[in-house]
Formats: sequence, structure tokens, C-alpha cells
Amino acid sequence: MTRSPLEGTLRERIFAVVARIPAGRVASYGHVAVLAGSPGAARAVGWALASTPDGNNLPWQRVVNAGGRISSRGEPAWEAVQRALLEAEGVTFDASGRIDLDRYGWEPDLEPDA
DNA sequence: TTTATGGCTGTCA
DNA sequence: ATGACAGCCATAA
Repeated sequence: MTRSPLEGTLRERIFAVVARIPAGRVASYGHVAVLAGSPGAARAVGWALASTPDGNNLPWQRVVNAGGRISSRGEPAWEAVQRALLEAEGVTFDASGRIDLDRYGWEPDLEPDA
């Protein structure tokens, strides 16, 4: 049995990674992909989140693309919702609607809780 | 097994 | 700084 420490599909790992993102913090797709074990699979991450059923406790809203910008899933209003959720968590947006990843960029080794 | 799509990323103009 | 093009990985049909 090939019991891998990271079994299941990438989607499962992505869920775990995103679920570990603390409130008031954001991570980029590429970053999540790396944490999930598949660097470069940023698109796959986005797809995994898009495949995420709403109603769970998965803070997909804390996942933004590389420049800290918000993406949309086809619903232009959705990104506004995501932005509102992040602002509600304490994340501030730039005048262009960008997040300061230098300040809110989450890293598994630099949790603000400590 | 192959084809097509997708909440992306990085580089060039 | 903004806009456009091509590349990459994974999932679903």
C-alpha cells in the first residue's frame, strides 16, 4: 500500500492548506499550490477552490492571486463580496483594490498568532 | 486515453 | 503602471 503522507488528490490538500489560513491573512494561488505540494499548479488551485462547495468552512475568500488582487469566478459581484469579507477580517485594500501581501501575505511558518 | 476549461503567473511592449 | 500573450498543472467529461 502506497500510504503517502499526502494521499488523496491535490484538491484535498488544497482544502487543508486554505483551511489553515488565519483570518486577516491572505495567500496567493501559487503559494497555496506550493504548500499543497504542487508548485506551478496555481490554476489547479483556483480550480479546486472553484470546485469547493459553498457552505463549508473553507475560507476561499482569503485566497487571492499573485499581486494580492481578487479574482472572480464569473460573477463580477463575487469579488466585491470577497473584498468585503477580507475587509471585515481586518485586511485593507489598496486604492486599486489590491492587498499588501508584504503585510497580509500568510506563510505557514509565520503565523501571526504566535 | 484525449480534449477542453479554468478564481493563475510571468514576461514583453 | 497597464494591457496582451503564452505556458503549466489538475480535474472532469
